Amino acid sequence: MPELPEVETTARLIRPHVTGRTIERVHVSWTRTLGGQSAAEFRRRIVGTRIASVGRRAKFVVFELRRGRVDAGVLLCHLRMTGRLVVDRPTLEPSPWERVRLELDRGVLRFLDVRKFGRFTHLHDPAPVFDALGPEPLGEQFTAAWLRRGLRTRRRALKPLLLDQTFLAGLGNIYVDEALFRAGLHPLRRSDRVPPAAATRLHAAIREILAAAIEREGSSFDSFYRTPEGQPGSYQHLFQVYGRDGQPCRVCGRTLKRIVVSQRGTHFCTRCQPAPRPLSSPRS
DNA sequence: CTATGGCCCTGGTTGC
DNA sequence: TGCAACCAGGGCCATA
Repeated sequence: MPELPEVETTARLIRPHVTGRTIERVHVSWTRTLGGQSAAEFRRRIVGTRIASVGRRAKFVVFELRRGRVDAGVLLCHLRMTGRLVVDRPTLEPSPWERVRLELDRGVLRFLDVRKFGRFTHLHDPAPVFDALGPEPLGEQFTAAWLRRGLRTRRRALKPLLLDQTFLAGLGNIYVDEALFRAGLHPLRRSDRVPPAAATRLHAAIREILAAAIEREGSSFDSFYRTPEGQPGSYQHLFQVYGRDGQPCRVCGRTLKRIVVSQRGTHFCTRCQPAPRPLSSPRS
């Protein structure tokens, strides 16, 4: 599923094709993709605007729009599970999964989404959305000290906490599992019981894994995520735990386990990531 | 503050 | 072989 590295890759690869382009026509074939707005209103807001920049915040691809010199708000695209942004390729046959199509003064930007969970919305001002998100894991605000304090001042299991976009923005199921493995921390470990040294390891693990995944243009292990160029990423070859349950740990050899945490498949090594002592444990 | 569970969706997998 | 049931999962919302 697209997480920070996949979204970053998407933004980088479409940027040169759409920056500076003007939106001339808009086709919407699945209205709910617009997140509650009508196609007519969506069209009214963005037709005639120019795409001034393409960036990323958390798992959003962010298009800044201008009408002439005047700020015209932003388009926010969230890929969720199966969304893809694709720039025009002459060979690209019309996809049955196209939900929104922006026809530009040169080229076409398509939003494809098999499962229809993705969103492509226009906001006059994204500040309320962005302000509700935690810091960027690759940004300056995300320091080891910040994470140590963040863990200490909350009492949640590590995995759901790291998945919480209001705590830290951009991680998803895959990279959380990989980061916890690298840091040697069990996904159910309570955040306020993580020793400072381990929190520091987790901070490094998160940044290293995300940076490495961006270098490889993300992960593609099923038929869903592809770069806008149609190519798969390659970080899946470096997975240590995600999807490897039943196979041996690459570090210690023990068979990797899969459990469900917060309704999500969770992969870890019982030796490298020792279980926390549950409070309810009858004896200890 | 934290946890749980339903909901949205559809293609692929599983079970009989 | 055929078909129905089941599953995955990010974010959001209601409930406890």
